[in-house]
Amino acid sequence: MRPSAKKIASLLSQKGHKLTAQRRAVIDVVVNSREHLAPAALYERVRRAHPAIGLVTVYRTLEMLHELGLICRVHRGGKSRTYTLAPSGHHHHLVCTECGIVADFTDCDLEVLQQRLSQETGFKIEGHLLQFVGHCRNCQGGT
Amino acid sequence: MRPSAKKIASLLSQKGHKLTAQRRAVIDVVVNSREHLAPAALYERVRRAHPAIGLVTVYRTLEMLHELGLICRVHRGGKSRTYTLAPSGHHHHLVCTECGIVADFTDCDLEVLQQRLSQETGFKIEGHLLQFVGHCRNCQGGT
DNA sequence: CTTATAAGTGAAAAACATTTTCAATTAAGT
DNA sequence: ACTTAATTGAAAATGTTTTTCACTTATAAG
Ligand SMILES: [Zn+2]
Ligand SMILES: [Zn+2]
Ligand SMILES: [Zn+2]
Ligand SMILES: [Zn+2]
Repeated sequence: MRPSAKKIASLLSQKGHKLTAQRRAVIDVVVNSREHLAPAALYERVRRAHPAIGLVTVYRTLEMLHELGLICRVHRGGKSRTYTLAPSGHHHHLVCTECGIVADFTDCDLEVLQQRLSQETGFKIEGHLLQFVGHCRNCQGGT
Repeated sequence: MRPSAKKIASLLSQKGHKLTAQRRAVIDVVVNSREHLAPAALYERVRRAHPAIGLVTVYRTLEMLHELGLICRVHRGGKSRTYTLAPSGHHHHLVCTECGIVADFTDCDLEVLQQRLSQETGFKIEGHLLQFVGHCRNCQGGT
């Protein structure tokens, strides 16, 4: 079950952050969006409810939510990053290179590989990034 | 066996591109570097042999080599992308978040997962990005 | 309900990475 | 040598993210 805006706000507060109107507005938009959104797109949506907010604050709030593990961030080489409400726990992405839509999936089974690489290279592996790219159902026609 | 500068230059030429002194200089640096390098870093190195070259040309040449599949490009969320001579075929990376060093590995076994995702989501999957992050041997002390 | 204050805000500027423009140069074929 | 389309590089444009700093405000203490 997706966390509510109230829940997220309260977690923020518990961590010693102030609950400002701007932060509530950003949280509302994130909670009510299914898609992964770039800061600029989120900014547009947030402004509908809170016209005076600054883009900087959106950036700051998103980073903060991300650091608390409440939302998930995706880097899309070159393009701007996107954020979305974190589904429960570890997951990965499937990105459409045409329209940018992102689908999530949760299983990856990389432990064995990770273990072996760690031994071979001496790296202390702390995480992984797994992402498939391709074309979504809508973008398979033409071009 | 890594391709030689001569080999790369000749491939470039075969594809109908001109063989300029600038391109030769970029190719030389790429061939003689083991690390993944950002355009700016490559630019610095290229300037030692060819002081008058412009950063733009380095960008253009790298993109061109990448499009021909001769070098491999890595996006590092947020930071600048890096390029390196393509080891033969498909491979992945292990990145140190402290110093940025990159190690390559070649096996990933993602076909089964890919097949299943493709069916479940309707995506036509064209590639994947797999990357482990952690700390290399040198960067494991402290912090 | 004040008051104090540390946290938060936002406009503007800075910092970057990358791309575009365009006049001048040059590799390569005839 | 001549021609010409490809290439170059300085500068400007673009686009994203970060920094700065004077001003505002949430929150907690009195
Ligand atoms: Zn699509
Ligand atoms: Zn995973
Ligand atoms: Zn390191
Ligand atoms: Zn692979």
